[in-house]
Amino acid sequence: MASKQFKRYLVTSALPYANGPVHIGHLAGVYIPSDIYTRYLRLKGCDVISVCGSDEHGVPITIKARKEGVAPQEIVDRYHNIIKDSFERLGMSFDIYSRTSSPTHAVTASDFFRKLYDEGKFIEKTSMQYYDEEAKTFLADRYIVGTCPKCGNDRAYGDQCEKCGSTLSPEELIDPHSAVSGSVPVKRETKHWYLPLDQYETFLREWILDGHKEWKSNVYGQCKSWLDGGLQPRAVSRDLDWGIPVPVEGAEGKVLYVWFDAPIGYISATKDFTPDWEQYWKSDDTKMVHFIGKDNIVFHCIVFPSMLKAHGGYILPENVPANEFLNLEGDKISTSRNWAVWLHEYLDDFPGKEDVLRYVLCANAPETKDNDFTWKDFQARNNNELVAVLGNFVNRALVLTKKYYDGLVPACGELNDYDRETLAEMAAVKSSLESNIEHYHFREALKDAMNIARIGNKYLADTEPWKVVKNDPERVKTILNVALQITANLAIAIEPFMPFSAAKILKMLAADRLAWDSLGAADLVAAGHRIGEPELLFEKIEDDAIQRQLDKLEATKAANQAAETSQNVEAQKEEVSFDDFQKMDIRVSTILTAEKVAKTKKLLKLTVDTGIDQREIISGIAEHFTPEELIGRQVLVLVNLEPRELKGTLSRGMILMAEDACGKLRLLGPTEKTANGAIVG
RNA sequence: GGCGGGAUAGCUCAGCUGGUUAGAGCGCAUGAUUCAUAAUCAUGAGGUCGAGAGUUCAAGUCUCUCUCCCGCUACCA
Repeated sequence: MASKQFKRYLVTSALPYANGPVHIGHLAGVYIPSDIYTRYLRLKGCDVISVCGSDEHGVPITIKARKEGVAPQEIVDRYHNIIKDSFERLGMSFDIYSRTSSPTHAVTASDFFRKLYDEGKFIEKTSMQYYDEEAKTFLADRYIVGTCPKCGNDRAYGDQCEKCGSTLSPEELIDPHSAVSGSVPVKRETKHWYLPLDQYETFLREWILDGHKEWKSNVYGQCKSWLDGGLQPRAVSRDLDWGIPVPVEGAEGKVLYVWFDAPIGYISATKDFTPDWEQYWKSDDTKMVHFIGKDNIVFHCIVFPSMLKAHGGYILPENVPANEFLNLEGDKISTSRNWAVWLHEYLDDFPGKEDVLRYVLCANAPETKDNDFTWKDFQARNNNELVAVLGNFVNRALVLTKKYYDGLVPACGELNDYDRETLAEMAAVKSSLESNIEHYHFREALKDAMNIARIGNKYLADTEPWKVVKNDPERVKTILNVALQITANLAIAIEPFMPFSAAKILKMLAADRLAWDSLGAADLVAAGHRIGEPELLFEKIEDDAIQRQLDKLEATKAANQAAETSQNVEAQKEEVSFDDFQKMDIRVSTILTAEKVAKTKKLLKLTVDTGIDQREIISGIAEHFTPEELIGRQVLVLVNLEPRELKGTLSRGMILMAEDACGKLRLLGPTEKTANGAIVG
């Protein structure tokens, strides 16, 4: 594809979900890259709008509200404010940070739905859903609580058990009850609207698979995978009382599904920002870019574009540079386990070090695969790169100017070959830096910017002005003039990445903001100009500050473990009669054969000698035991359990296991060899 | 099991459509230097490019098989 010329840019950043604050994973994956890109475009003088806002609808927020006994609005207000405030403090330069509970959004999303509805773009489907007769409301899977069939956690949700992590459906829960009223839910008919994604397959294939081969491999691959698998109609409404009401007669108690309404938030945010919003959404010469994390790929590449296509008149994203995930000290970041570095806490713990975080997260961004954030690396990058290379160079240039010329920029004399080479090398950074940013290679781009400081350090080391000053003071003027030009160039090059430090350099130079196009120029500071007071750009981060953060994480780990063990010893079950117990027929048995069941990950097919007979049992233990280590073992088998067919084989009985708090399974058997068929009781 | 992504120096990563002795930053070693926050600069050691096979005059780069990690998905008494 010929590279298209665009007149303006629209940059969107994934809407943070307002049920918690923002952490470093969000920043590294979405917001830092988006801000770098936006700042770069602005500095170039491009017409660009960057929009974002809080995503405030959806079931998890209502659950959180219920837990705390407050209105959902209170929850979203709280987190919206924390997020918005911490973004500002970090220097995120959104043109608008809006929210999906705004009036504009309600109208925009509602109209959007209504247009598709009126034009018959939806299909209506009636299905059976759980209903709480006491609270008179339909229950989303999340609202149904019961005992997890896998780990026995009695607070598992209808879609997932948070303790053992297994995915569930409400039907599987033992003793299901409504989280709203506690009553036992019943099934009832309900009507919903679906966007028939399957009808957009051809369009999506052409647009993405043929038209956007340049997308990142993770994004392209994910899309291809979805398209090849065939798309299904997707529900765009839910039975819920928190969200945008479905604007259709007879749709009381139904709201737009949060995934339908959230991306429309990009549009309403733009509307809130400018009356000319349509230029940005409806002109072919606008380049729209969605910054997201990999968990959002399908919505931004498949669902939202289909919505826009169905609506008509809207442009589609030109690129969707999704990043992978960031881990923290080797473990997955998790809001529920409090395993994260929260932005607002970082800003409190490290005042004035916004750029350090921006730098580290960009330098270590998960652009091609999941990456790990460690505090040790954070410290090393600050001390060895920001302080030693960038801060030090700027300081050297300024302090020397102060010392030799009392802060007046010396005139540049005749440049020698080495000066010219140095300046040329610096100027050459520009094109690489631009190309890297425009291709979303922010890590490399940051290296380019830092390279200017390295060039500067090398220049000073090679020209040795502190020596030359003794016998050729005229030459030193030129050297320091060049060094100051390099310093000014740095202020431009690092601005997208580290805006606070860029501003600080400009202040120390007593210079005005410089345009991107002057990057590479050797006449940015004029001779005779008086610079400001030099101060340190970055300071070293000592071990104790890092240790405090590590201790904090250690404490989180300890707290999680304590919470887990206290929860994990389950309460004694209901009393049973001796007769009831006698009904269970448990026998000592020997495992004769064991093999993996094809096309499954967890299932093993076992043949056991129960003493009574030889029978087949399917057991979901393949992740815990290899077939080899099972063969020949004596185990306890519940032999009179109702047979059940699994993957085409009738499983007759259950191998008894002990499961500890971590979910590890252990076989149970007699401590000495026992005849098969011996009764346990 | 299916699909997608990843596996390159101790660490974090570049290596576009296959082409001379595989690169960078950090760390490490040695030397130089002192303007600078003991910062800087130079030089060097370090890789059978996850394993195996194949295509080719030529493969980190293409094909096949396998292993491990991450995600989605199916299955899970």
